[in-house]
Amino acid sequence: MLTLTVNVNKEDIRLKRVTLREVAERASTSMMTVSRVINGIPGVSQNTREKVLKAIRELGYLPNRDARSLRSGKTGRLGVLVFDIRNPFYAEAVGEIEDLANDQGLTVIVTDTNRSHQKEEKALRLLEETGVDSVVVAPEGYEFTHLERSSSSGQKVVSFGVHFPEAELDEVWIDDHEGGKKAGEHLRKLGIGEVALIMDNPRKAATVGRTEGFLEGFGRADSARIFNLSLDWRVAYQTVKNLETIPEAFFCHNDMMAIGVMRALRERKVRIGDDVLVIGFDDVFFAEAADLSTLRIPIGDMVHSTFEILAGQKSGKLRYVPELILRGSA
Amino acid sequence: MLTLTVNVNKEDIRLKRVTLREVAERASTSMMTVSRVINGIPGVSQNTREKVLKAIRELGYLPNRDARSLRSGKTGRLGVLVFDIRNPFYAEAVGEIEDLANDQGLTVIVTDTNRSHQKEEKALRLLEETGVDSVVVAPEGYEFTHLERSSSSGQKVVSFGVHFPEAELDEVWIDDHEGGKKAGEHLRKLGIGEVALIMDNPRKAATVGRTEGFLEGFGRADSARIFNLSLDWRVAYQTVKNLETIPEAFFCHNDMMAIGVMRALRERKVRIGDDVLVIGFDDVFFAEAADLSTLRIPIGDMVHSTFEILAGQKSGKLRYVPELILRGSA
DNA sequence: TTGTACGCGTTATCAA
DNA sequence: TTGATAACGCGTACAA
Repeated sequence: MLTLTVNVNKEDIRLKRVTLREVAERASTSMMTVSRVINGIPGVSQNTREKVLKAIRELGYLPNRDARSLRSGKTGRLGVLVFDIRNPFYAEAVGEIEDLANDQGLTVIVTDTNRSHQKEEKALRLLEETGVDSVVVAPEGYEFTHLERSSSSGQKVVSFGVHFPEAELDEVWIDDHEGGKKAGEHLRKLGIGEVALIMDNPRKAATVGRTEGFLEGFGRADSARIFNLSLDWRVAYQTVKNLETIPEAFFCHNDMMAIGVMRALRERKVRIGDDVLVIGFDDVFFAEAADLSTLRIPIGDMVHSTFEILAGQKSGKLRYVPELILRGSA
Repeated sequence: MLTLTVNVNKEDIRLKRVTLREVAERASTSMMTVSRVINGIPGVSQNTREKVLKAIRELGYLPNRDARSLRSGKTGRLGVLVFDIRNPFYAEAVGEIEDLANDQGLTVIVTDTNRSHQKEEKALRLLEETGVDSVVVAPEGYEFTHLERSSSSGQKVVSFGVHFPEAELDEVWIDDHEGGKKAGEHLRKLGIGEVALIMDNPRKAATVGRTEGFLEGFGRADSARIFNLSLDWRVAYQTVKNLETIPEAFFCHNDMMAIGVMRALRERKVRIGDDVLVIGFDDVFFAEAADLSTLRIPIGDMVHSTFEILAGQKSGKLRYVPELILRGSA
């Protein structure tokens, strides 16, 4: 028969975390004094401060954030809702947000709303229940009543990317119209005759902005074929595969769709940047790798502004204009 | 002179959220009964249950998760640490994790450790302080003492992707050796003579596994040039740009680097899939768009297993073997 | 079937 | 400079 000897000492069986009370006991002082030391509140003698710090170190004390939140009303959490985490544009935004948030000791709760409006609403509600100091939402972009409701119910909300002129919301938005216009003007100057627009859902403000902006810059709306597809590079790919005649240029709603378009064009043996031009939108990291001309969105600056809004240093609707980045594809 | 009349009624000035107590008062019952209704605990008459639900609806009551966590010890939060959120492989993993977590009503706290080991340690500690029921970490991959420490201090930890044979940790890991071997065998069968390996830091287990596996499958280690670069497609791009002679094939540590390699090759006017073959690793979404052969990692299955481990249905080290996906590039 | 009272770990108030 | 005490909102014994 086998006998097991298990060495269980106090350290091993500790299930609960060290609390303020225990630190206070060890430092032979009160909880309040320990709390003061932790939060850097003045009015503690150098002597006791050191005793407390020593006890904290020895016990490996970590403050309980839930208790702190419950008491103070501040959560130290930032909620982030993104439309599609798999799209590198949003992944980049999340990365930037994290950088700044971590600098401030904020915990970031990320939710991918998965291109679903319904999930966006649900996630926003869950975030309210969870409790966050503020929420940054990169929304789907044609409905905003849920954002206004949340905002007016006391939740600090910043909309990221989309422009809702009528909404009473702080925004850091992208001027899609200007972006589209830049693309249109560029192609017009190159003397392009016929063009195809590979766009997203026409209900969305971004789609309308990019489309109308492009047509304004391009000039000849009648020689533009407009395709409103779902936001999926595969669909864009198939659409171009099936095209009877290939236009002289493509303007795509985002870089992912542009990549799909380029693949289809390559398979159809037309030379990109030569026989046919392609322009994307976003300037995600692989646009450069793919030599794709595109409209760069200054994500870093936008995130920076977002945090200024959250800090109360700015408010209102902050506009950012995309920059046309020319590469081999156009 | 302008006079503003502001309509401020009770609803408008409410700063604090509705509490259990208020619901109880409204339903003229006790907090306990309300709590029972919310948590679906039996022993409440149909009559009072309905009164309570009505009050909840009317007041728009949301339970306070912090108070609940404080009291119950369960946080309802899942921590996720990823090595590089900008890499679509990890973005995809985060997306999958979110899907499953949201189904269970879990809140996901995501941290991008930004390819920094130091940040990985720091973030893990912050997560412990924040309080999470469990944490899934896709680690950098050559140090794991911080994971073991966290795990042995009572935190439920699952390592995602990397294999630490000696670590006392639950893992869902990728068999890099087998993956590399498949790539090597494929190129050997195609009669490839000279090959270049565009790899990550050789200190990492993944790098060692992929490299050695490849060489085993390929056979002729002496005709393989190995480049250990930083994990950045630009560096891979530049490396191939500067190559004096171009080998017959490239095996790349991941798809992002493969994209950089392909771009360099295209600029050097060699035909991919013809003059030179390229194989990546991960099968991120744009690998298909780029017609890149690669080793597919079954992220969905892996995430599924991860949740089974978290639920206590499985434990130990779960191995996943990458699948060779052949496309135009090889 | 329902209610009372206490405690989770912290911070705010006030008194010493 | 310090400490006792009372909340924050909820769940759990236990009593009714």
